Amino acid sequence: MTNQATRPLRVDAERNRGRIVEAAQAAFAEHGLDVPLEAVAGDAGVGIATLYRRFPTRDDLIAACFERRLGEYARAAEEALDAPDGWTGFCAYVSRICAMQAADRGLKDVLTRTFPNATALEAQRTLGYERSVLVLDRAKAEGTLRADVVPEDLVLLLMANAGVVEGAGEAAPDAWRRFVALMLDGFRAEGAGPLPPPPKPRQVLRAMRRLSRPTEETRSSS
Amino acid sequence: MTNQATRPLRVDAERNRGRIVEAAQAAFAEHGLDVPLEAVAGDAGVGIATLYRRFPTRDDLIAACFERRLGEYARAAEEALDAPDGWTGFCAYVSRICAMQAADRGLKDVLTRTFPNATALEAQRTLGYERSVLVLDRAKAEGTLRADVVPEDLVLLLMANAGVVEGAGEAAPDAWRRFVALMLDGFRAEGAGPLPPPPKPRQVLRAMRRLSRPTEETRSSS
DNA sequence: TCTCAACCGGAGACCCGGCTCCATTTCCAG
DNA sequence: CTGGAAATGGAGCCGGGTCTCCGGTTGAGA
Repeated sequence: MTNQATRPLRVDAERNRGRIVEAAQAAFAEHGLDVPLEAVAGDAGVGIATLYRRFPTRDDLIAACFERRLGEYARAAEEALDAPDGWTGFCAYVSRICAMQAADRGLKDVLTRTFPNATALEAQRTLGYERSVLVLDRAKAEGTLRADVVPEDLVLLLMANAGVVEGAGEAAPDAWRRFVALMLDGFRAEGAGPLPPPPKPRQVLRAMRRLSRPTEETRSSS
Repeated sequence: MTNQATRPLRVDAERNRGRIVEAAQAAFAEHGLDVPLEAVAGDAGVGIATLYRRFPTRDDLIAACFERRLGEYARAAEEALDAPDGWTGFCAYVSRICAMQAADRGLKDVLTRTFPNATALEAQRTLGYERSVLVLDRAKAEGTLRADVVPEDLVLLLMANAGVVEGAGEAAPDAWRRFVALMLDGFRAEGAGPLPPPPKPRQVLRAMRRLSRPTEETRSSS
């Protein structure tokens, strides 16, 4: 899929590719991942065929658009580790990634999906995941974050926040902040009640894949 | 839209109407509100025209299907008031409505939308809303529920839970339980931190309406 | 039993978005 | 300058969903 290195693109082709990604980024942010590709091509000022030639599947385009954004996601965890204490780091991290979701309708979904054959993008996600574990562990060790929290809970949080963002929309664009604050109080160790068992990592993985686009694997792997 | 009283339906027509609602209920529960109406007609064993004759718009059909279910929603609040104390009542109420969302993909969305011209259905929703306020007030007066909670927070919770249910899907069908438990700990008065301001009731109303059907606005392209 | 308004079903028009084929244009190496 | 590979764009096909038109059917009152 993502083999840019194989052969250099002709300069005009490269320029068009850039325009497409740029247009797609804007379109995904505003209208979500399901935006018609014809519209993206139109915004980019290229024909629909050009878009398909460069990005055979929608996922390819998504991957190209969000690789960088997902880097920011990983970086958020990293910066959380610089915070003076574990709890404020954790809070800052959660707020930050939820804010990212709220600001980009496309990212909102990308963060709770998985794209099996977009290796670069998944690498970023994995990086973010690993660092988030450190954020969690630090705050747990400190005793401020409840001990029974697991990394999967962050995915749950992201899914929940996506629901709030989706539901509140333009009408209440800051609603997610209140939701997150409420949620953070739920994550505090102090006065924490018992919790039902978390989903297995495998289940979460499957859920994130299941959420992927409808068409089953009828595609010949290039 | 709901003018059954005008003239009694012929018996065969009435029978078909019943079949359609029955089929639609099942279809909405399993596939969500966007299920193709042709499929519903097929399941009901009637022609597509018959469905459209009886329910000119999708919302009419939705209203017919969920009027009763929404009654159950109102009843949940009522029963919560019978609980021994405010906090357990509140917890039971929240768990119950979230469970309803998880069990019915259609209801999941109906609870966070509004259908302006389905009066009977909206009446049920209003009833449920009013009673939920009592549930909240009782628990707040008791001092177990944080004092800064407002009814709009319940809508936020419902939207968030919808996100979890949607995201986790079949792969982790019980994930919402954990989410709700976490959330409930966030609602406890004990050790509650400050909260950003809640959305205005008006905003929530608008959001719930906005989520309704797609009378698309401008298609913005540059 | 007869009659006709009420009812039925499905063919098909329409709209949309995904995706492809191919005649034409553009870049650039020789 | 020129040939041809690379790149282009849009016409057009497909599938799926909504909704309507209309000829045929049926139930219930007379």
